[in-house]
Amino acid sequence: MTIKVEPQHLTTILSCDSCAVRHHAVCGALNREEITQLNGIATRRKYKRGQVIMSDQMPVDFFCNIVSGVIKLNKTSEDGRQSIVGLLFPSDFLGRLFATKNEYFAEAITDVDVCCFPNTKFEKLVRKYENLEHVLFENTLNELDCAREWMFLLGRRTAAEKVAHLLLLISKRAAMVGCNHATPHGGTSFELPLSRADIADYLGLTIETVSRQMTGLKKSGVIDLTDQRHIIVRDLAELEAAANQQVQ
Amino acid sequence: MTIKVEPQHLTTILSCDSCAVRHHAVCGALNREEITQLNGIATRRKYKRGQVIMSDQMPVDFFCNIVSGVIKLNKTSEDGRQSIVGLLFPSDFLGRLFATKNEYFAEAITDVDVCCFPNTKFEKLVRKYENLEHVLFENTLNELDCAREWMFLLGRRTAAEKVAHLLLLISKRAAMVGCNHATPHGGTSFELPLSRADIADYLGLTIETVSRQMTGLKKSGVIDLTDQRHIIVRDLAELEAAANQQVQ
DNA sequence: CGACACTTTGACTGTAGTCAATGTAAGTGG
DNA sequence: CCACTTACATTGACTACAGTCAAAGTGTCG
Repeated sequence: MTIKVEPQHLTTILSCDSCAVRHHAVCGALNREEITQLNGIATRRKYKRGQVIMSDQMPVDFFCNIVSGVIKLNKTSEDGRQSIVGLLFPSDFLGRLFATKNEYFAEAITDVDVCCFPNTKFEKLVRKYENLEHVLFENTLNELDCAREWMFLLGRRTAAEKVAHLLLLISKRAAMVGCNHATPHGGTSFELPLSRADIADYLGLTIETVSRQMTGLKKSGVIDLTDQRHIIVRDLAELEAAANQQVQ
Repeated sequence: MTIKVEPQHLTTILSCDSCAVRHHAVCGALNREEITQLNGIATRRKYKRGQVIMSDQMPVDFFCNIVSGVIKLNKTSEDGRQSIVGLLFPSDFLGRLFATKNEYFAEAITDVDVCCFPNTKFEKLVRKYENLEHVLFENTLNELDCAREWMFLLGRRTAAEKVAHLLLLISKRAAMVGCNHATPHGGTSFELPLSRADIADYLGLTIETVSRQMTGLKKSGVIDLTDQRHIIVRDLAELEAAANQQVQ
């Protein structure tokens, strides 16, 4: 008679098990063995607001999942013009797999908490566990969809629509992570992690135009600003309307 | 004594072997077995200029590689505004894997020749051969990089720069497929596959602005237009300069 | 308190959009 | 072959949306 012994990784309690973003991040779709392996190479790291996490100037030796905070993916041209080409929220994955060089720089927009995986070890795991690669692939396909959505916004929407769309996007992501508060009558409120300059860079506008559009939304009663960062949306449907040019 | 018999798929000559884009398309990175399997489910299809290949209205039951011609990926809003979110040239892959629905519509910009793979069969192969999935993943990562490059262009570049960038892009892709002619003094010439309206949709401009920028480039001697579609670039370096605002 | 960073507001400008007319080229049918 | 149509492109005059420049306002921190 033999006593069946469970492999160790099936019984150990992992730090991943209590991770705040475990259900939304790519890790959520992994099986026990994969999670265990990933857990083995993961280390937590913290960045202060404004710190550069990855730069286009230096080689990057890790990927990471965002546990808390917001990160911007920034692209800068030689003549100094900036554009944010991606916003990363908790549970999002940061880093370009199989890259020879890094084309953007990632900066912490708020204080952030990330779960890091060393470059080479992670890519080794990706090759070993095809499921992990598949999950990352699906993630990238979604990012591509978002990028194309944003291309439409940048090319074809007015300043007012752009700002309304961004507020909508952030309110949705804030809701996912539970950093917002629903109010009666279909409203919500949240902290805006971006400065006016960041918003401008993400929307292809200037700071002044962003500011004017924000006061415009305030004057028309769609949103309320207690301070410059705290947004109260009276009625999401109204914001949705503003995001699609139906200016009533 | 035994006579070694090669498995059949190692000896058969496939239609893929003589495919015009075999070295550039995703297929180029596959091994003999994978190519054979893919060859088995592939069918060639032709579309006339203007025909819709995939629509956001109806389910799509195939993916494809472009063998010749140019396809646009189009996004349309409810109120009729259009934006091209991707241009596909020979060797590019068309279709969104693992999608529940299709968000764009793909239209032939010139007469095109594609190599089609039925949806379900193809995704089955993707699951079976992890290398195939890997190749498609890398392809998607590159598409994402291009999309972000374009986001910068849409948000931060002037009309003149936009047009110059597009001409540069097309001249490069045309060179890859061998549909252009190098001229002395670092110049080149090629057929413009896009109409002014398509260019406008891809650059987030209007037809009139595109037209004005084209005549601007012509007047400053950077390009020459024999007819509305045939572009002669005197000196690529000059075009490159125009694409980066260094208006001399 | 002052210094500093960020935001708002105002006045003005300029780039690209709008509207309209004209030009060009390819295709059709008498 | 030539009028006619149709689709696409160019050009012009004018407008408007967003950018620029500048000043004032707000909030935070030492």
